[in-house]
Amino acid sequence: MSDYYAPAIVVDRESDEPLYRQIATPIEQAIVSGELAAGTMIEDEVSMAQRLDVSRPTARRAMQELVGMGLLSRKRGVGTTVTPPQVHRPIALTSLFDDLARMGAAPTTKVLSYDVHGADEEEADLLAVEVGSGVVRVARLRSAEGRPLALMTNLLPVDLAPSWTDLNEHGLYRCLREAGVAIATARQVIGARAATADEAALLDEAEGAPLLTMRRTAYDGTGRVVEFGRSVYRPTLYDFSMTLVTH
Amino acid sequence: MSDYYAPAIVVDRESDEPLYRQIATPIEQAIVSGELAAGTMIEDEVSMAQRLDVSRPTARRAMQELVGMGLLSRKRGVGTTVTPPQVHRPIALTSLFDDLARMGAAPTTKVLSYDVHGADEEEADLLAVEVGSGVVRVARLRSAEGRPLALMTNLLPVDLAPSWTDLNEHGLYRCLREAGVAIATARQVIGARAATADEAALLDEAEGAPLLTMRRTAYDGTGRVVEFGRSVYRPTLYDFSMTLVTH
DNA sequence: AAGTGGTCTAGACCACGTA
DNA sequence: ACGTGGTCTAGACCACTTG
Repeated sequence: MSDYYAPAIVVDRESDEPLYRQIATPIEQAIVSGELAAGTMIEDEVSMAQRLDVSRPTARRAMQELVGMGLLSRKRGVGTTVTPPQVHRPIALTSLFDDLARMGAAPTTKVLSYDVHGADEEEADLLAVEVGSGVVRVARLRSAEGRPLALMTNLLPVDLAPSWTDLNEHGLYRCLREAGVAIATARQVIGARAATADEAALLDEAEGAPLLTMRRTAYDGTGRVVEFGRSVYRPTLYDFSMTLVTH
Repeated sequence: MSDYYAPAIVVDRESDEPLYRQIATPIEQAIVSGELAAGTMIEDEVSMAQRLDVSRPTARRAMQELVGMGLLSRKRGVGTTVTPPQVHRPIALTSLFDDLARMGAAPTTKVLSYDVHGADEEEADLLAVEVGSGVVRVARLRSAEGRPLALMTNLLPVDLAPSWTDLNEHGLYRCLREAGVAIATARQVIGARAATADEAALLDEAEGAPLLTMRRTAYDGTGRVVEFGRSVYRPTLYDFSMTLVTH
C-alpha cells in the first residue's frame, strides 16, 4: 500500500478517443488545475495498466504524452512524479491580441490602411512568392484600455488575407485560424530602436523614445509563408514574455 | 518499385544504443545536412521494419522521434515526407556567448564585479531561497569584435556559482553545464528602455539611447532556481532571434 | 531481492486517402 | 481495393535504484 495518485478513470472502448488520451487527459487536467502538487507520486505503469484494464504499452503511452509536455518526470528504478510548474511546457506562438485578451486588457484595433497590390521585389522575397502576385499590406494600431500600445504592419498573400472589417474586430491570427489557415511555426526577431516622428505621434510617445520592435515570418505546415509582420511596441506598456526549454 | 528514401542501416543488437535511435539518428542527419530535400518521401514503416529486421513498433518509434522534432510529417493513407526546414524545431535556450561564438564573433567577457554575500529579501525572493543564504552577484561586460555589446548581472546560489576566473573565459551557461548543473527551462522577459548614464558609458552609447533589456530566471529539472539574470543589450549590435512552434 | 521505468517483439484491427 | 499511418495487445528481457 503506497500513497501515490491513481486516477479514477474508466476507459470507453466504444469512444473514438484513443485509450491513451482517455487516460492522459484527466491526469493532465489534475496537474494543470493544481489538484496534484509538484512532487506527487503517480501510480506505476504496470499497476495502472492492470487496474484500468489496458495493456502496459497503452498505459505507458499515456504517461509518455505527459512527460513530453513536461508535466511528469520519470526515473528508472524510482517512479513517476509531478514536475514543478516552472518546468511545464510553454504555451507557444501566441498572438498579441490573445495575450491582451487573456490579461483582461480589452484590446481594440484600428485598421490604418489596407492595400491590395502586386508584390514588388522586396515583398515577393519576404513572402516567397512571385513578383507581381497579389499581396495585401495592412497597417493597424493596437490599443489596450484606451492607450495606444503597438503599431503593426503585415504582409500576406491575397488568398489568405482577412477582410478589413474582420481585422477591425479580431486579431490577425484568429482571423487566419478561422479561415482554415494553420500556422505551424514562426521565426521572429525582437529588437529596439528610437521612435520616428510618425510613430511617436501615433503611439503618444516622444520622438526618439525607445521602442520594442518585432519582425515575424509565419509558416504553415507545408513551409508556405502565411504572413510577414513588422511591429513596434511601447516598452512601458508591453514586453515579450516567454519560456524556453532545453530538449 | 517506388522512389522513396530507404536508409541504408544495419542495426547493432549488441550496442547499448537503442534500436530506434540507431535508426532515427542517420535519418535525422540526412535531413539536417540537407541531403534529403523537403518533400522527399520516406520508406513506409512496415517495409522499413522488415528490411532492417526489427519489429514494426521499433521502426515506428524511430519515425515518431523525427516527427516530434518536426523533421518528418506523416499523413495517414499517404505516407511520410521530409518537412520543409522552416518547420523544424528550434534550438532552444541558447546562451549569448554560444550565439556569438557560433556566428564567429569572438566574444570576450570582462567581470566587472563578483560579490558573495547573504541574500537580502529581494534576492531571496528571486532565487526562491532563504533570506541570508549565500548568493553570488556578478556583473559582466560582454564584447564582440572589440565593441561592447551587453551588460549582464547575474544572481546565483553560492554552491552553483562558477569562479571569477571561469567566468572571464567562458559563458555562464557553459560554466554551469560543466559543473553538472542541467538547466531544464527558463522564463524570460524582453523589453526596452532608455540607457542610464552609467550604462551609456560602459556600452559606448549616448545617455537615453534605446537599449534592449532581458530578465531571465533559469530552472533545473527539479524546479530549483539556478540563476536569475538581468541584461541590457545594444540594439544596433544585437537582437533576439527565435522560432516559435504551435503544439 | 524487489520494484521501477526502458526497450522490444510479433502479431492484430482500424481509419484514412488514393486510385 | 489497396496501402498508408494510428492504435492496441500480451507478453518478454533488461537497467537502474532502493531497501
